[in-house]
Amino acid sequence: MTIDQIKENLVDLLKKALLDLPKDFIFELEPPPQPEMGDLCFSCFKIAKHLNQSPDQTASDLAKLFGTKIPLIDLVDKIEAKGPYLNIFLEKNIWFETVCQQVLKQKDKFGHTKTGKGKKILIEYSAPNTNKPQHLGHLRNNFLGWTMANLFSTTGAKVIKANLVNDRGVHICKSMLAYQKWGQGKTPELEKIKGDHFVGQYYVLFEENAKENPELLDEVQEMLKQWEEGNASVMTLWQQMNQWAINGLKQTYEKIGVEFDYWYFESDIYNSGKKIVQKALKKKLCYQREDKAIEIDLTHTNSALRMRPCEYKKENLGKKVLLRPNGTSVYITQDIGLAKLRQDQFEPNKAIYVVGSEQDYSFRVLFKILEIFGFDWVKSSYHLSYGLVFLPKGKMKSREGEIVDADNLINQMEQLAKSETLNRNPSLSPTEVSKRAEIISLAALKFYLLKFTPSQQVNFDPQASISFEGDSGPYIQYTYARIKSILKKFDHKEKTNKIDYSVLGNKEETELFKLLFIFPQILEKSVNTYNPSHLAHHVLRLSQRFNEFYHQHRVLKAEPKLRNGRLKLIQAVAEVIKNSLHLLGIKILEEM
RNA sequence: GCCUCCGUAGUGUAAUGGAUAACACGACAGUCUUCGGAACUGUAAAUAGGGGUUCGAUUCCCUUCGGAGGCACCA
Repeated sequence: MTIDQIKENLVDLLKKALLDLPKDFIFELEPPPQPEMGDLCFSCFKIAKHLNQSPDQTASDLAKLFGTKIPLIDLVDKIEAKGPYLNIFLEKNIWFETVCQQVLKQKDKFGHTKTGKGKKILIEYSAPNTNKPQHLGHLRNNFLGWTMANLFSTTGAKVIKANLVNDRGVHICKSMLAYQKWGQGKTPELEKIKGDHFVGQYYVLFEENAKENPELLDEVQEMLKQWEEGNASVMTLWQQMNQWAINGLKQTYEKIGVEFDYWYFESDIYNSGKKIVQKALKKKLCYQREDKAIEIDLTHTNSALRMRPCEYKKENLGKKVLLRPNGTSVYITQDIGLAKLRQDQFEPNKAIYVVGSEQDYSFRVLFKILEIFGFDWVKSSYHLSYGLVFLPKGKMKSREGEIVDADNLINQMEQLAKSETLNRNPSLSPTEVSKRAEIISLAALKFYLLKFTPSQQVNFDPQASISFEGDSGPYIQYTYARIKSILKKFDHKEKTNKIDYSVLGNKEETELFKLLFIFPQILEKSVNTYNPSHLAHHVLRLSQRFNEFYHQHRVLKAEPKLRNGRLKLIQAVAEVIKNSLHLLGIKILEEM
């Protein structure tokens, strides 16, 4: 027996009572809000409407059939009507055994599907600039991208993680010019500063000076021109500074445990897209203005493109220039080119862009243009838009230095975790404290950022936002370590071959089984809605339920039959916590 | 001005066209001879205002108020 088979059996049973069903009816079985109400429930609203009855009436009529005209199956203890709901009480012995065995047998594959088998999914995220270090907003992007990649992997799809590095343009030249003027030949190595921070200092320096000396902006434009012409000294400087910046960025990625399969650099591809626009012009999909600029008219368009889970109906996206009068490309040209490039290179079944909500409009434009240009594959593109991260003062602005720097934040959190760990375990060796503090602090940070629905904006208060208690990553890690501690204390030489699950079934145990039972559908929901927060909340809830259980019931001191059953249960809980955290990019600790 | 998104306890976040709106922080009151207190129990506390659709709306529609983002031949 499997969890899916349990569901199928229940649906078959219900179908016997429901001879007249609406077309394409989908049976939804979910745990009721209160434990006393049963293990699963079936709501009668839609059936009632179809039968033109009141839902309460339908539920009570149906309930009467079960156990009389329609015999119950072994799996089902009883079915009760309560208001408009049919509450199903399962035979716990079968149910618990099925759940436990499936979790422990499938281990880290529990809850995975095969819906994406044979498919390729491209997910592009992070997109750093090489003129400054990453900030808190980038962290949100990185964690979201990484977790979504993991989540899509659970469908059996091949996931390709791509990073597009923004390494050219005016802003890059700003830090270059500042270094050229005031750098005095310093290097990150000599100054002992992380490369991206080193370069970032010159970006800030430029902005400070440019306020009083606007002519610096002309110099930047001149430098950009020289860069595009391939001026040797400018290129040397550019390569040097980019290398510094990228080295720094890579250190941060390694620290936070984020990886990419493929790196794109804008400097390589910023001209791509020109040919596509020229072709489109020949096909009259766009037009040339009197001043020779090529433009596309998106004033009257209809769209059903999925930018978000909702669909847009009518759009007026305005007119967009695709090539400047002098023939040079604009940002959107490059995006068009890159989209095509990626499509040709990987031929993904789905392409996901993890980019902040401030670019919602840009993506609507991009997807619309690709659609008009006849690229059918754009229909499987998706902009995973996420809300900006705000500080109490407002939006983070890197030019003014009002940001939460990612590396600094991580370091601060780590220090905090160190003192917390040491407080709780005074005898621990310094290396062990450091090791644990790193894992705990990253868990706190990742869980904090992933528990938000992506579209929700985050208001980050550095003083108050992240804690190691309550609704937090470390709380979940602690729960895991606690279970592990119990399991370690148990002498596994004792034979526990035959588990009698009928001894389990108190309120706390049953609640745990319910959460394990619905884990696969939570996972699926997170994938389908591009929203890891469902998984984050579920694993938090599972941890809370375990701790409630822990405080009310003994495992090791229970009589052997009961103890053995509970051991299996908590093993399964630990497994699901571990897997969930892994998907969220959070490491576990056996002890903490 | 136009477009998009968002207003849920003191605070930060969940949830859903349907059962008593959940969780955490903070406050207050407890658990403490404990399989690890980064824990657990309890109390007070919320769907911005006004209309509409519906048997039923916090959810969908309209509107007022408030917040954010966008509307470049910048990236």
